[in-house]
Amino acid sequence: MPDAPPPQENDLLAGLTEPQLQAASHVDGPLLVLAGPGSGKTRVVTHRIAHLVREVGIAPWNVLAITFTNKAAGEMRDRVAQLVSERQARALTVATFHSLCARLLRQYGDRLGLKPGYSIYDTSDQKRAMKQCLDDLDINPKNFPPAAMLAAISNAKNDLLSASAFTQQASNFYDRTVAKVYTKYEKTLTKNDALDFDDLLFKTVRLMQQHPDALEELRERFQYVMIDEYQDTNHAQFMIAHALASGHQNLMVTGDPDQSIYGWRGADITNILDFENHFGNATVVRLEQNYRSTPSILAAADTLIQNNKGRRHKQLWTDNPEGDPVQVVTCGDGASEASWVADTFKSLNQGQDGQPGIAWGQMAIFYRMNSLSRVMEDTLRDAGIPYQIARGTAFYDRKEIKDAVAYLRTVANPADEVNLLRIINTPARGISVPSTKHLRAHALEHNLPFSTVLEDPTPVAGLNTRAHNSVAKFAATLQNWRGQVAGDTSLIPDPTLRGFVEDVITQSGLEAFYQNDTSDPDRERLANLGELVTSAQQFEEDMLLDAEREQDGASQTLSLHDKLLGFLERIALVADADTVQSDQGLVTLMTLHAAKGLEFPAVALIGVEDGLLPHSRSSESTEDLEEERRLLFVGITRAEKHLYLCHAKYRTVFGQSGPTVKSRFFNELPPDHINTVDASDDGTYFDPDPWGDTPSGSIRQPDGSLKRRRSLGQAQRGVATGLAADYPPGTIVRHATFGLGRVVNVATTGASTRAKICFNTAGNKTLVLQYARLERINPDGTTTSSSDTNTETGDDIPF
DNA sequence: TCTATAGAAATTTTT
DNA sequence: TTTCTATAGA
Repeated sequence: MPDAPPPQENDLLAGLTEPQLQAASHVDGPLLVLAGPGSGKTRVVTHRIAHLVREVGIAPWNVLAITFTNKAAGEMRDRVAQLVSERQARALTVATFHSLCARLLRQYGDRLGLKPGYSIYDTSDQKRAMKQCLDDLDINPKNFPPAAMLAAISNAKNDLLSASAFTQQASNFYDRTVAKVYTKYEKTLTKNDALDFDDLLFKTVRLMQQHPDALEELRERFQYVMIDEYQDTNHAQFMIAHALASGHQNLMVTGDPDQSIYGWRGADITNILDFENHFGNATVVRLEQNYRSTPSILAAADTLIQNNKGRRHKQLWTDNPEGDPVQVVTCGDGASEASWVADTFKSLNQGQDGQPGIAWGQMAIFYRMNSLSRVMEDTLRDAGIPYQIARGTAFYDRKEIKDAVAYLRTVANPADEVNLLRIINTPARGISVPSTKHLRAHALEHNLPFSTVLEDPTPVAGLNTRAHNSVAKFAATLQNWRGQVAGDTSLIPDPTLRGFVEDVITQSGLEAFYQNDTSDPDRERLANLGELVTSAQQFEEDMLLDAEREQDGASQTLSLHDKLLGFLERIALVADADTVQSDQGLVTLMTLHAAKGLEFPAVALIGVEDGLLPHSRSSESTEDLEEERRLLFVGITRAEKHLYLCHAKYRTVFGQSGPTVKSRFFNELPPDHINTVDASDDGTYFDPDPWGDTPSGSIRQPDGSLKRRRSLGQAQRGVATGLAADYPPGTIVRHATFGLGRVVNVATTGASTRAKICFNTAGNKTLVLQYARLERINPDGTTTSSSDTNTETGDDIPF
């Protein structure tokens, strides 16, 4: 039961409402805080930490707080620092699940046979490893796409199903193949001393299960555990939380079931819903008063989310003054939608009727898909509006950066074949694909690590002199770098991470290559590599600063090895939201997923259309649809004062333009709080039935001609039904590029349904139905798109 | 052995 | 529109 706050605590807990106070002053035992949007949840958590440290006398290093992003972790630490001393705040452990696990596995990994220099594989590393596995197993990636294999494996890992456990329960052909692939993939990662994202969690659970002494140490260390955004934890994270709390039971979780938006990633909403069952003696606090949004915005969110079945009722309310109604904006197309938002933000920025303007940094634009940011970006740039895009990985996804990082990884982890193979001939140094095959074959045959073979390529059969020399030279370069990292100061007296990264970029030949790259006249890629050097330097400075603070001034020198591992870990675990800078005076563009936990005075949501929100790939099952609704709920509730929900009548997606259907969620908003704006200019379009599902599919061109087009909504809705049944053999179809053809057969292999079609002009083609955008030709000669028969979702009612 | 080119396929959300 | 893959040519 919560302690009544002693009078002297008033300064710390003053200003908290009754329920906030109850949560913030709670000391021992399990605590569930069900926090509606904008209900002061972060305040409660930070004040509780401060209360524990300052008033209860808990040592800060005994406190563990888990947040959803690294940025949120940093902010939480900063906010606690304002309530306790800077030094105490430093001693707290505030991290994401993934970075906490990465750290624990460096510390305890030897118990699982894991070296401290292990690699963390991102999605593209995983894909490379997977392609290698499929190749080794002689499995056709057309039938078993790497991405689908990885998704299945990821799901298994999130449920803590090992490869052998998965194999045991695999019952059909497909699952048995996945099991084979999973087993091979695990073998590959182990051989490479590599973990994927899911492994970070999975291996930590394993560590706790198999090494009670380690778990005991961790329990001793983390006596007070807090987990934010608990509604988005998966089973593995649940197990970690419970393992840590199973002794002392001091587990505080905060979250909102209505904001669970990561179900597709394995998040299990029942973790939060069943918290009281897991802990019979749990204290439950509800934070339902909203301090963020106007009543209209809150009403919109609340009315919308009521449409989700099987959720706990929550009474959201606010004392905030009435503001403008929520604006539902109809635009002509994506470009005009973007300019409407830009114009509106401009006038908000200038301020109207004597009202002060809103700073650019107080405005945000959200979308369901990253690809929607492009038009918006161009428009903002042209309009001279400063903006930033939250895409943490974008920088590190660049080819030149990936290459440079692959060099660093190869240095840190000699076993990492995936990264080694990436750069063994990048830039070209005369080690061809056949040559690497010979090297690999030799390694396999003599059961040697690939890196050992590189160092002595003489006995490898099939290598010509040139390849042999190149390999030897390359191996020597690698050796030299590893020597530097291992601390051989005879090589470099005072090694900095910055200097090392620079050396690698130069000595690898990357610098020279991009210096002379004719396809990049502006030397942009070279500049990016420079940017990587800068970020290494930045990281180094931060790390030294942290170390100094921890050591209380006594500057302890960090080894290049530690700095390199830290840098690589940071690169691997950046989140999109991590790159958002506040107070930079920039309009923020981000996906709805990245927007979680943030708030802005003015918010515009673009692309609120069926097929985009809800997304076509997520509108099949009720669960998926409800998650899409929660996604919109999250978006709406980020807004404080001004909210614009925009959709366009026509949208260009992947270079194909077509009419759209406005989001069905518009029907679920409260009319009283909505103001509709028609900002579309219909002049150029022939638009017989803009909102119905009539498949006119025709667009009047500017020159007056009619052009037949497939709508985005139609094409994607067609996906929803069992397509195989819609295309029996013999069906005549039209393909955008191949023209007319006859369906020979349809088969579902692996994850996709493919149709073999004999085209009149293009011959036989096998196409994935899901993407082929086929048009079916009816026996009477009329053209019908596949979705016309799909009445299930064709009942759009004009808003 | 490497590179240029053309053609075809693939498009959610992310640690 | 972008990205990957296959293939031919240097």
